[in-house]
Amino acid sequence: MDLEKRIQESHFSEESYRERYSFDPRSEREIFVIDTPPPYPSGTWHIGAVAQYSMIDVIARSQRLLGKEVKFPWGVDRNGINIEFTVEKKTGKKMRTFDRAEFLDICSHTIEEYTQAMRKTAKRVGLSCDYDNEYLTDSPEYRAVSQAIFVDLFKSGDIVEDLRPNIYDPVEGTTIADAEVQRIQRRTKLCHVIWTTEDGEDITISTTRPEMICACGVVMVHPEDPRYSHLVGKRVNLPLPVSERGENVEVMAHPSVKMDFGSGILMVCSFGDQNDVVIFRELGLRPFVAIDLEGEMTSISGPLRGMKVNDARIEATKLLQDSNRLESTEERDQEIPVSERGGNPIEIILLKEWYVRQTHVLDRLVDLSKSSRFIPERNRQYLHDWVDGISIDWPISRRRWYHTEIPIWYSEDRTKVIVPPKGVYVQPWREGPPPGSEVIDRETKDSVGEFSKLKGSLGKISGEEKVFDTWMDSSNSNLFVSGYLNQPDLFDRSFPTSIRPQGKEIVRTWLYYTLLKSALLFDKPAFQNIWIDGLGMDPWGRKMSKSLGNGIDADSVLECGAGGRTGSWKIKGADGKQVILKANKIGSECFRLWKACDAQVGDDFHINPEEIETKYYGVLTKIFNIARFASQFDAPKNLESPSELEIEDIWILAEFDSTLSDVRAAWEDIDIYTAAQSIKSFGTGIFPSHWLEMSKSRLYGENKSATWTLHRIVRDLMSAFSPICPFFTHYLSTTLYGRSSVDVRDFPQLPPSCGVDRFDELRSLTSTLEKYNSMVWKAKKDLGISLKSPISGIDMPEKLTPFASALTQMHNLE
RNA sequence: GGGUCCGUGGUCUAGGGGUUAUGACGUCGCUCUUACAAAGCGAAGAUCGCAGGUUCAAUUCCUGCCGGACCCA
Repeated sequence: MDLEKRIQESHFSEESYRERYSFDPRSEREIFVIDTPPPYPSGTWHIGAVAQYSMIDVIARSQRLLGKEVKFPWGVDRNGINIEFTVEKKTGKKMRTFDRAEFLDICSHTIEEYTQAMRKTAKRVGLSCDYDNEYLTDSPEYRAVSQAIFVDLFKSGDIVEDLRPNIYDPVEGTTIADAEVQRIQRRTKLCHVIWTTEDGEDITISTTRPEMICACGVVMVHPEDPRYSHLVGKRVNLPLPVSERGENVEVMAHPSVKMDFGSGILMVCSFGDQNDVVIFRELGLRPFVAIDLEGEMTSISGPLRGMKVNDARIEATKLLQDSNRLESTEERDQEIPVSERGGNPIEIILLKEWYVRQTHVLDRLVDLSKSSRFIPERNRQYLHDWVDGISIDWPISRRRWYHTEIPIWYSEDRTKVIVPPKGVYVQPWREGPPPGSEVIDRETKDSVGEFSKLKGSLGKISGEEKVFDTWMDSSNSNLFVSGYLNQPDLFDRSFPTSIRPQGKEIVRTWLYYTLLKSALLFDKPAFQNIWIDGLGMDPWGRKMSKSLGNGIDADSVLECGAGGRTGSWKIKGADGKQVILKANKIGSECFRLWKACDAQVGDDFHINPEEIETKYYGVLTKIFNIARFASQFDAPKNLESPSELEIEDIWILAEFDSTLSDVRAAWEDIDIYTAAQSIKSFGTGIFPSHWLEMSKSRLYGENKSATWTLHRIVRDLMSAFSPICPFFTHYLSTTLYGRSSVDVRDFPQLPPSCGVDRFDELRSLTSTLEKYNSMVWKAKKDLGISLKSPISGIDMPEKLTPFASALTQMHNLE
């Protein structure tokens, strides 16, 4: 372990690091750009995410091994509401009580600390990223790209501003997108409220939101409900006082009403929930604004005016009760929508926001995505599921601060807007348009002319205060790392981006929005490959979360064993009891090997440090010992071509050749699991157990054929294995052969002089050979004698005659 | 309620219309054999979720059900 750490430290500090892992855009090699997910620095890094990143590194290293010019960028996503929350919590003050510039300053200082810690962990797990060219999504360079894309889409009409019902988090005071809404279970009170029709008939309507009665636009029943068909077309009176609107509404029939819910009569309010929005739009009803930006009831709610929504609900219930309008109430479980980041119940509010139009391009987007390969293929479904559910445009403006600003200014009469030139980062809330800005007609999107010339005619201009949804930034990551706007030559060669690796939980956000951008901007697919992994779960298959107390810190696993420290984790088990997991040695190499071997990409995986150690530390020890054994024998100077090979050596080379071609195919296919399994089974199975045992006496006798074979295989095995365990193989290959396996840029291939023409013939003997060896071992076991004791009376199959002398030596046959 | 995916020894996992279903961990037994006891070798352990159907043949394909995960209403 300490050895591992020393190797790592020297590895990253060496000048050779840059040479090894930096990216040369002028290279003749095939370019392979990885759209590394820029992690969001938040203090602790989820162990499951770190495991995923280590596999992305395996992809990067394996593509280098195949001779490609790999760009493996290191980016950090720093925009967003998370850091704002952190600062609010630290200072105990809400964002809006700060001066805006001061608040941004505190945010950027705070996030810097987390950024450093994250980079350290990234190095600890061995990510061979280009750290020198780190990008930050809150840097002027990155934000300038986001803003330029906004301007392009605005001019092309794909970004529009409009007054529409929006999902709104009243506590944080900002609009959010569909993708940011989560559902939680909550007990709520269902009120059965008595309403009276114009004829004086009492009817019961069930609702969980009596405070929304003031926003009711229509009451509906199912068209085939015989109980209520006589009501259709009648008007009913609202059971609570309202102002500035009519006091009764019409009853209509609509098939979406659930006859068995409550009384079977439904009140539809403007923006009670998303279904209401659909109905209002469908019926062309005039919406009533019941809740304002502060989450308080508006004047239409009469006596509830000025109350927070929750208080208003209680008050409404009380008022209904007092006027004998409340038939009964019942407690029931309900799923309510809350904002993902703030966890606050959301409201739907009419707001003027900016939107990226998306509904018109969904079919095309799915069509384009067909030319991207999904790994695994079945995870393509996550994208389809999400796209199928999209019915409205994407609202991209947010009323927050630590985000990229919307790059727009308005003329005094609001009929014109000013946009900055490409490549300049602007902050309209505190500065005017820079040189080169352009004036555009707000309606027609036609260019009116240069800002510098029209300045005088625009009156007092004002900058937009709103910012972008962070996904508006992160969905440009592939464009940014492929050189969009900044390196056009590179961009031509490297787009669509070679691979997007990510977790399945952000298909609906990061992946979807990125594909949307490519569809709108270029009408092209964004990626050649889309690698979608599952989530890291606790040892019992549950999500890791703070509330469950089952989280495992990444650093504790990676540092486990270093400096004599052992690891122990207290975790709440499946039955709610504390379980203590212990491990002595894990570290990055063992951790990576575990993830590579233990689960196929795409499935959720269970993380149990104890299991990681018991299952995979032994594999490393085994391979380490093989290398140590090999080091006793001087490596031949010429490992490129053998002089003369004996039959058992040609045999193992045939087996090795087959392993190499499996591994190569797997690396080409971005199939980490198969590559890892092939290497592991050859390296811990047939090679040491059968060939090594068979060849020991020849090796001790300095047999040239056996020595060449041993070293050639160990050397090439290290190369093939280096993507998974880079430090381990780096150390062994450097010690043994003076050249690091992480520097290999051509996948190893055996020379024809290895007896290639006899490979197939010899490989067909493998299973006979294995069975024969097992048989002898079992025979000795049955006799209760040790493996080195002589044994007689064993028949050797005729097929194995060529191996007779080797086998006789190996088993001490008499 | 709708959709998608998944269900293989105690645990995790590979595979896939056709002899005795892959591997690992764990278990049991033996062995300190000049790389390796943090190991090796050997053994036991699965009616491939359940019920039907297609087929000469199903664990694999189809349908239904049960259980789990995720998404959507």
